[in-house]
Amino acid sequence: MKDLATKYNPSEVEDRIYASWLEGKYFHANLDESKKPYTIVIPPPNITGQLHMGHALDNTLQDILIRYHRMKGFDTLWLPGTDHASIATEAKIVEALKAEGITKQDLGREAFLKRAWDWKKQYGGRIVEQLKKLGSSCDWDRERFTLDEGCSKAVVEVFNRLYEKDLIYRGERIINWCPHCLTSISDAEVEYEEKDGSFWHLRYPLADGSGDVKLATTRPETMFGDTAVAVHPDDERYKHLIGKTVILPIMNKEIPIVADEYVEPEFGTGVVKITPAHDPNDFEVGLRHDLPIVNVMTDDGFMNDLVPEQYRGMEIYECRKALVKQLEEEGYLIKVEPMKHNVGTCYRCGTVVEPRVSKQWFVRMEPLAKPAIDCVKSGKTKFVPDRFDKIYFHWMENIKDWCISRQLWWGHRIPAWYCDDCGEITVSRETPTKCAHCGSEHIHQDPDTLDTWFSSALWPFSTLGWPEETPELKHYFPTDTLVTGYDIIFFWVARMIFSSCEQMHAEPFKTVLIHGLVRDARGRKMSKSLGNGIDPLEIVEQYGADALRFTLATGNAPGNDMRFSTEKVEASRNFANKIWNAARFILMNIDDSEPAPHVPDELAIEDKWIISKLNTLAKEVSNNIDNYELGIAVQKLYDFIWDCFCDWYIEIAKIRLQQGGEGAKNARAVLVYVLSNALKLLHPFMPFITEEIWLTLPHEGESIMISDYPEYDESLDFARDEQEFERIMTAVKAIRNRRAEMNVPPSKKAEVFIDTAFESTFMLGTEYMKRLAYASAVTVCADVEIEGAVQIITEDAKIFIPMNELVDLDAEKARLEKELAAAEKDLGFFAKKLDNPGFMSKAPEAEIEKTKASAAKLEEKIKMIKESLEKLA
RNA sequence: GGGAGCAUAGCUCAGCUGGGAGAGCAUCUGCCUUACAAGCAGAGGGUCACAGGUUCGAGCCCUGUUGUUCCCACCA
Repeated sequence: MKDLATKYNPSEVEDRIYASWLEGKYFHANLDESKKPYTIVIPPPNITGQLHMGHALDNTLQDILIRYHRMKGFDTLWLPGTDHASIATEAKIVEALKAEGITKQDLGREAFLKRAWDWKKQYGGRIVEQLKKLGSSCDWDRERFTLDEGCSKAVVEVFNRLYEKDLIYRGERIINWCPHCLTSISDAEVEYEEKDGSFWHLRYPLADGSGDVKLATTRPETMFGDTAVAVHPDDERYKHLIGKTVILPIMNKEIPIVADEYVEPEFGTGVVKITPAHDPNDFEVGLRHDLPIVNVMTDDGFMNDLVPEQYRGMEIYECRKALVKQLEEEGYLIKVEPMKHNVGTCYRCGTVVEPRVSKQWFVRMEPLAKPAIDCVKSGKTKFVPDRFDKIYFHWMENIKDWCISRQLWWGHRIPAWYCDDCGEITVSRETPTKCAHCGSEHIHQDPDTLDTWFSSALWPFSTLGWPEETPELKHYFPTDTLVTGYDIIFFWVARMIFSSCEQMHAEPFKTVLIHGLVRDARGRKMSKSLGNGIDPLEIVEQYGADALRFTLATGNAPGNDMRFSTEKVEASRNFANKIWNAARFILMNIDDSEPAPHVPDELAIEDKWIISKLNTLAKEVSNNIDNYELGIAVQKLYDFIWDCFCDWYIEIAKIRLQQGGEGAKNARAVLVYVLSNALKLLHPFMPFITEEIWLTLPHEGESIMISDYPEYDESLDFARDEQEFERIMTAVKAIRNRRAEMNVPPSKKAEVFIDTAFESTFMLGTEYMKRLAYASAVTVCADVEIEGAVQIITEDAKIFIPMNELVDLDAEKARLEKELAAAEKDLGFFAKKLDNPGFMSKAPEAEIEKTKASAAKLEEKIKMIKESLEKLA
């Protein structure tokens, strides 16, 4: 028989255990048609990523679900992989090049991509290795990458299909442009931040010299691109101006005054400058009035050649400053007002995005959104918690077309070719040799790549082999659960749903388990800039992966943020330690002859109590996990193991262990049985320590992770015995309480006499009281009369402890009086309830019975207390 | 402007379908009771944000108020 070390050292154990699991191929899904499948596809972390608490939480939850279902007998697949993260990775490479003093253009596309692939080869697996440290039981044999051959094939296929259905188009639209990343980004990739700005009030003279119009702007430098001024059609102040023209200051250009309902007469002066090239709303106004679009900025945030000479090449904010100065000098500036306004920033780099008109590829969203809405409405896909339905519907119902082209090299290149002769577009699955329209061989491919999220939108089926009809796809799709944070519902979850509805005509997953953010101990977001991030790997190093997982699972309620603190990890580590020690104790009492875990034929009342508790626990924990109440499940396991098993059962078992013989044998069997099953129940949450201990116990099978998850067994439900035993516990607690109040050290034994209505139970309980309540002897007798004894009254018994020398009679009297008052108050409560005709007629039968029983017990207790008080007097 | 979450012990949070308020940490007391001091036994501490309502009965359901966090929209 192997022994356990006196202290649990996770770092010694975890890597070894993980390696043994890999060795045993337990993570590998064998595609067993005879079993029900359970599938999770991992939210693929970016190859540039470093494991953070968000990943740790996300993957812990997934691993709990996966391990649980695997033990429950499902053909369980957790499909892992990584995301190529176009912008983030490209930025990394560009940065590295910059250090060498070259640009990506210097290097050229092909060489650049080679470097990117080299980088991926070298660092792309880092995050995967970090996931392993958490104990993630992914099927690594099936690991995928969004840019691998299969996923790329899926991307090209989907692009072609959507293009063929006219759901993808190329067009000149206003898009969000990041001047730092030098690419377009989608609406979802813009984050709005409130910033202090100014509101510049300007004067534009009327061309006919009859005065001027006053208007205000937060971005004066865009005035070079103004192609109109707008007012509300019903605005009496300006009605007469509609159709006239104004002179654009400095540019000395004549532009029209148009009427458009977009203008809010109440806001500012009620006059708006219209810059179609640099504002989404102005763009729309421009379309309605057929205004020219004048783009005045370069890709990288400088003024271009369409502005007056002195401003050309100036950086935007520099230009703004200079321009305002000139406007002021020339009398066009009326005033400057401070103003808070929301500015869009790039979610990757935080740079202020520039709305600009540009030719890009878009996905037509409206036809795709409809089935995606139905998918959730019909319940094919469920959000947990369901309040996210609303957020999802709102987004889907108001969705705008998705800009999918990116001016980047690292990613899936758009499968579209332009003809140099006829100018038409050829979209194709294979690289075409000639234009599909005119047959010309002078064609060139679109230089842009697709939004990273375009490929991740296909993840639930592209990873299973789609567009091929693979056996994996047939068996494992639709997947079961998607686990992710609420912060990427729009980026990813929504897009997977409409992609799957369109391509697979099925939901991508049945349930979306949404979790919150992991915040720091003070409730702030963990971020690099605040420097308050806690590295999960350091926590694993110091406390063990089990402790980290347990911490993240504890108190986890779907959709809610949680705070992370090392105090919580310590509590989890202590729990692991507790289990370890309990196991050590049990191992000290058994040897190689100990049979495999089983329920012995002869059961003492405490055996029935703990077995029944365990049995109920198995049912409840399964229910909780099935309902995604992982935080509740983990709490129940904690309470059972620590409180029921360690603090009560093991202590009580010591009595029989010391006595030896048949009783000891049974106690050992129950100890092993309960520990073994508790370990199994806990395994999904704390995989390492449960395996390490389980392997030292007598067991059948080679690993706990492929053992059967304990199921509820009706024949092991001993409700009555449970209740009986809890009476004894109450008595024990009462005695301890009194001793503690009187500061009696455990070494000081006392005799205990019990006068009870439940003699049979208490006769059985005397041994326990002797040990657990530190008594030297326990005697059950009727009508006890002991001078100066401490009298304790439980609902079932009067207990006397003769401790004359320790007893302060006045204090005892006060205590009894207090107890009497409390009992009378309680009785009043019940009496009132029973007196209430509404309660008697409407409350459930069981509730009334319970109340009656409680009232009767209280009456008895009050009678006993009164007797005691008389004796004291 | 629209929507959502949260408000329970000093702190962090549970409390699943309404039936006399819980845990961990912290505090206090007593214990090295031969698995565990990362522990054991005990104690104190809560008009469950506020105001109404439904109900025999509300932390839980409804309405409103306040505070707080977040999401969406983006009035130049």
